[in-house]
Amino acid sequence: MAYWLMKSEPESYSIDDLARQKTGGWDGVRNYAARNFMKTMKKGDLALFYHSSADPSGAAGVMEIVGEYSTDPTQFDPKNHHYDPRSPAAQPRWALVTVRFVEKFPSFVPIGEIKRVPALKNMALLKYSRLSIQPVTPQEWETILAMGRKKS
DNA sequence: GCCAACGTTGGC
DNA sequence: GCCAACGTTGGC
Repeated sequence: MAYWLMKSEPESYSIDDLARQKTGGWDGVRNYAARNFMKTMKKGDLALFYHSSADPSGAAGVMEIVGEYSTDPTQFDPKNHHYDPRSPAAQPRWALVTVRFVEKFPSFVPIGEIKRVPALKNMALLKYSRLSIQPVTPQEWETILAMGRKKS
């Protein structure tokens, strides 16, 4: 089983939105590196729900991959913000995975704290700040979960 | 709002 | 295939 970190701007889709919906398609990914990581995701993998461009940004909780790589319909919808007129219908460029809400951290883990922890200094989050979907090592996973679950 | 990092596009 | 110009992400 693998661990991931997936970013969303809470203004458009937050962990509370996912908590309400229970499951949702992680659509709108328009970056090849991020897409390729999604392609390798398996049912049962776990992911951190990361709030980006937020105040503050950080890890908000956990979700589970419950549906593997499939076509993202928003790429074909001209009214959608993520419409991609260059994506051929026969070979769609973009895909999504389906995620299920698992938990919202009692203690939100802001990026400022992540940066302060030596065990997390090699996180992809800090090295490749613009990558919206990225792998997380088991050690990093345990560390972040411990931070998120501690009572404030 | 600024700006660094970096992905994408398009001319050659 | 190179690379300059441009656009986007995302922290601050």
